[in-house]
Amino acid sequence: MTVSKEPKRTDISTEEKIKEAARVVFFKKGFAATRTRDIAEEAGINLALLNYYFRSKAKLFEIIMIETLTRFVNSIQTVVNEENTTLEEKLVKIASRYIDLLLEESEIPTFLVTEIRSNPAGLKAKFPMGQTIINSVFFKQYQEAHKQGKIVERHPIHFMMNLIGLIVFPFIAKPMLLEVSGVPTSEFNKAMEERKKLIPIWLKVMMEAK
Amino acid sequence: MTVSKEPKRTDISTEEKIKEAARVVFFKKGFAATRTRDIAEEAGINLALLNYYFRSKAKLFEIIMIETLTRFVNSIQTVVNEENTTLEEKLVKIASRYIDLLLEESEIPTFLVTEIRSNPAGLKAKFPMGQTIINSVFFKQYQEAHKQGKIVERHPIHFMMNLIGLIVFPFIAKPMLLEVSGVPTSEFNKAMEERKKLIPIWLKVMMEAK
DNA sequence: GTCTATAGGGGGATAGAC
DNA sequence: GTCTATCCCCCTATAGAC
Repeated sequence: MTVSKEPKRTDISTEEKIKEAARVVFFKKGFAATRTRDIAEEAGINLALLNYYFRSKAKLFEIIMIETLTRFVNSIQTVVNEENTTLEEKLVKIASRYIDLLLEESEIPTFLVTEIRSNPAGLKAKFPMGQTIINSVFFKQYQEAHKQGKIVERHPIHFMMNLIGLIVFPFIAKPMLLEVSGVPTSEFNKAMEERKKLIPIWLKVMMEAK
Repeated sequence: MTVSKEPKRTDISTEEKIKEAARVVFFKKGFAATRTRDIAEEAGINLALLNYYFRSKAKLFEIIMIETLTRFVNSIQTVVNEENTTLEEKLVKIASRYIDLLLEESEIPTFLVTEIRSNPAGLKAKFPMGQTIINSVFFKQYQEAHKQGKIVERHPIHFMMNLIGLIVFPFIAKPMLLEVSGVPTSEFNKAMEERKKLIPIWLKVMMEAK
């Protein structure tokens, strides 16, 4: 029995094979630049099967989009509503979980950013999560810290953008950075591991700085 | 004489009209999703003229891409090589200039990110700027601060990503953020103005934190 | 369920009149 | 330089055999 590095997985259904291939190609090229032929080839199936299982390119895309968004949000959903951890502890968990997720699939942020740009309204329609954040334990703890004067009074938009940005931006800039600087992926990944510890520290001093 | 909010500019050449329209549409939709017909309509000209002036969609795109990259890099080129300003003073100028540029054209970062994703190699080919950064006065001052123990020893990749990310990420996340949170553009812009002062302060305490 | 063949439409590009 | 009309390829989607 031969063991190949990328074994042909015959154990998964055709439908799942197509979805996996769609993720790969959509993540890399975006919706518009992706041809259904690319997906079929990547999946190792006939083009007609794509329409047989998913009716259209758009339908298939929507499924991938929703699954990706769900994964992105769910990865921290539980953390954000924990009652028995401090704000600092939550920051550590959030940074750690997101970075782990993105080390596995670095393309997610750019994929989401570009596709939401093409259709911002669709996001709210299918993902009404605005209130979820504001009502979270996490956010209440943040506001509580304000009241107690532990952190400087500032529009919460800054905190949210800094938190997400410090975690996510490196993965968005990755292609540019590696190309320009010549830093290898291994070194990049190592730096991202370091950031799990650094980001919570940074956020703390940023919130206190004035 | 009527004064409209968006006056029809008859003072600029057809060629320039097409380029302006191309910027608008490419920035909003990206190369793949853009139809030459969209550009023609946006420019208020006939489709054939686009090919008359620029031969092809790809050629036109390349021009816009190079001009945008140049603008993005040039906006801080001079600052970065000033001999008679400190590192801190440079941070203030860089944050201020970039944010001003992005307040005018918020779509630039997402445009660059998505298009470089589709063709990372093209970046280095046409923009060999790797050494430019490392040889800059800015970068040397940063390394000097290390030696003097003013800031914590850390891979420069962190500093670069934090600097660029804190400035640029909000503009990348803007469509998502506004949609989800309901914050109006005016409030967003106000926060960005605040960041001109905040980012240099934050970077300072981040570099010192351990 | 999976294939081959092909319909059908959209979009980039050009020919040629003015 | 600018227009109208049109070509032609490519890509999505489906019909229909197996």
